[in-house]
Amino acid sequence: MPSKPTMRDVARKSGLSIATVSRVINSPDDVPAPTVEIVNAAMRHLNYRPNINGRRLKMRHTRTVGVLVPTLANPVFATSVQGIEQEAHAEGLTVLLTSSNYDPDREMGAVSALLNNRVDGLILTLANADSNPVVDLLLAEKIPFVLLFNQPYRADIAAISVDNAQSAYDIADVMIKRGHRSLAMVAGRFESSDRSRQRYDGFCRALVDAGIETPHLVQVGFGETDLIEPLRDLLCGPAVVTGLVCSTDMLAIAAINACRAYGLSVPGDVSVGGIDGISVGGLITPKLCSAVQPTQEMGRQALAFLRGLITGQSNPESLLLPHHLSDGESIGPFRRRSSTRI
Amino acid sequence: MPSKPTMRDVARKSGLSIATVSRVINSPDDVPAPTVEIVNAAMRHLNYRPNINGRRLKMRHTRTVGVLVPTLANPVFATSVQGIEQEAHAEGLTVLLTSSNYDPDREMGAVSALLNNRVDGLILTLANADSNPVVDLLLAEKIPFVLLFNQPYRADIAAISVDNAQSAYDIADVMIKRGHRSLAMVAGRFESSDRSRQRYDGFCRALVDAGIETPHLVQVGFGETDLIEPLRDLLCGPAVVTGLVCSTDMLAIAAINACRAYGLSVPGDVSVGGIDGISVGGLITPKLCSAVQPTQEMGRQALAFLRGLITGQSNPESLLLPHHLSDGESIGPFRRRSSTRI
DNA sequence: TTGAAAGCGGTACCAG
DNA sequence: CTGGTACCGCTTTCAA
Repeated sequence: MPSKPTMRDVARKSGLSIATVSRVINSPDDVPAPTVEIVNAAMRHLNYRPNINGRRLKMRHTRTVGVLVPTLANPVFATSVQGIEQEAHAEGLTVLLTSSNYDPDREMGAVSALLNNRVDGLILTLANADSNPVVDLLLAEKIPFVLLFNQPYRADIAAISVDNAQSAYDIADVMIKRGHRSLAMVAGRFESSDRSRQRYDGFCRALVDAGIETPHLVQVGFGETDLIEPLRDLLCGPAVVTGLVCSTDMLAIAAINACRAYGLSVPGDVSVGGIDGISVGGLITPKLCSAVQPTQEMGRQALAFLRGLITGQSNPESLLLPHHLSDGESIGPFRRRSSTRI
Repeated sequence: MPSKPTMRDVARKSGLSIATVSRVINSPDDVPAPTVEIVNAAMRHLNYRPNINGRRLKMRHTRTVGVLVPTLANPVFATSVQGIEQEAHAEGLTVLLTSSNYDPDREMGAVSALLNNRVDGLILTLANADSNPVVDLLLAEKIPFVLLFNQPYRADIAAISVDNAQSAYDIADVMIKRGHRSLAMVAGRFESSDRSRQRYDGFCRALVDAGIETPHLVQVGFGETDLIEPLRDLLCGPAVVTGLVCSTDMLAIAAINACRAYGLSVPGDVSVGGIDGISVGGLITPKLCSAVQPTQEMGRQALAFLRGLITGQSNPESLLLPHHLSDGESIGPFRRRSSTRI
C-alpha cells in the first residue's frame, strides 16, 4: 500500500532533485522548459498532489483565512460567507469556517482553533465587538482581522457594516410617518448581538424625535422560530401595538407568522418591518421595510479588505456602508381590528 | 521580533524535553500531575499555541473535512453546512469550505484543492453525481466522501438525500388532486443539478399517472432572481397554466414574484409549489406545498456518516431520508382570471 | 541550471 | 517517567 506520492517520489521518477521539482511547481519560469516537462510528466504518472501542509509549515503564511459567523442558518450570514468564499476562491485562498451559534463563550474557542491553524487573517461577526477578549487577543497577537456586521466603538479596528442604529431609525421613522404611534421592537438578545442593541438604540431615537414616549421592547433568542408567546402581550395584551420593528429579517418573518396566528393580517392590522434585507436572490425578505445592503457583496469586501491588511497595504479602519430602505410597499396604512383575542 | 513560540520554547522554559511537552498536550494522563502543571505554566507564560500544521504533517490524518456546495446563497445548502459545522465542532474537526457556484467545471478544482489539504473526508453536493470525474477520482484514491442531496445511481457510494423524484411526484399529485390539469415545472438547469432532472422526472410521472399529456417545462439558471420573462408564455401566453411546481424553494419564491408582477394572486389565480423546504427558522418557505426534510439535520447526518466511513466503521451506502409535504395550506382551489395580459 | 542540506513544528519510537 | 532523535513533505539558501 504505497502512501501518497511525495516530491521525493517525483524527483526520483524524473531523475532530478526535489529542489528542482519544487522549482517546477513554484516558479516554472526559472527552469528550462524541457526540464519542466520531464517533471510534469513524472507528476502526472504518479498522480502527484502537493501536500499543502508541508508548505504551510515551512512558509511564513498559510494562504488561509478563518471565518466566524453566528450561524449559517441565517441567510444574512450565509450569504456573506458566500461572498467571502467567492473572493477567496478568486485569490486562491482557503477558507476555514466556524460558527459560534450566537454564543459569546464559543467565540474564543473557535478563534483559538483558527489561530492554531495559523490562518493569515480572520473575518468575524461577534456577539459583541466592544471589550471583547477575542478582539483583544487578536490585537495583541497582531493578527489581521476584520469584523463584519459589527460596529465597534474603537475606530482603529477594521469593520464593515451598515449603520445599525441609523437603519433602525430610518425604518421606525417611515412607520411613524405613516401614522404609527404605538410601536414595538422585537430584538435579538442584546447579549448575543450588539447589532441588536444598536438597532434598538436607533429605534428609540426615532421614537423620541417623534415625541413618542414608550418604546416597547421584546428580546427573543435568535433562531426563535415561534414568537406567539413572546408577542402575546404586544399583539393582544393591554399595551396593544400597531407596528413591529424587528432587528432582523428572520425575526420579522417569525413575527409575521405570530401575527397571523393571532388572526392579524400583515400589513393591515399590524405592520412589520425587518432590518437586514435578506438578499438571497433578493426575494426572501417580506418586502415590508428593510434596511438593505447586499450581504454577499459585504462578504467580498470584507475579504478584499482583509487581504489589504494582511499584505500591509491598508490599515484597520471602519467602513460604514450606505444602507437603503427597500420599497416598504406595504407598510401601511394601519387599521387594527378592535379586539383580537386568542 | 520573536516568532511564535514552539514546543522547543516551552521545553526550554520548563526545563523539560519537547517529548514531555508533547505528552502533556496529547496524553496528560501519562505524565505526573506536577510535571503537567510545570509545562502548562510554561505554555501559559509563553502564550504557546500548538501549530496544527506540524501535527498534520506528521500524522496520517488531519482531522479536517472538506465541504463543497453549489452556493451558500441558497439557504438549503447554507443550513446543511451549518449542520455539518455543528457536528464538526462537536467532533473537534475543522471544516474547509468551498463552493462551485453550480458550475460543474469548478467542482474538480475545488475538490483538488481540498485533497491538497489532505482532508480526511469530503461532503459534496455535486451538479451531477453520475459519471462524474470527481466521484471517480475520489473512488480511485479511496478518499471517504458522502454526497448530500445527490442521488447517484450507484448504490455503493454514500449519499444522503430525500427521494427527489418521489417528492416532486407527491407535490404534483397533490396539485392534481386539487383540480389542476395544466401544470408546468420550473426547474433549475439540468446540467447544473441532477436533482432538478430527477424532480422533473417525478413531476412527469405524476402527470402521466393522472392522464395528463403535456408537462410544461421551463429551465432556468439558479440564482435567477427575475422569472418574469422566462414565465411569460406560461403565465399569459397561449399555453396557459394554472399551477407551477418549482424544483427549489428559491425558484418558487422567484416564481411567485413573477406571478404577482403579472397581476396574478398566488394562490388563487395560480398555485406554486416549491420542492426543498427551506427550513431556515421553518418559516421562509411560502408554505404552499413543499417536500421538506430539515436540511440542518441532513448536514449533521452527513458528517456523522462520513465519520463512520473515515474510521472504517461503516460502509458507503445511500441513505434515502423520508420527506414529507408541508401542509400545503393554500394550494388551491384554482380560480384563474380569464385574461391576464401585461 | 541543478543539488545537498537545513529546517518549519510536531509525533512517537526507543533508550535510559 | 523522561529525553534523544528520526522523520512528515516542502521551501530555500548556498555551492557546485
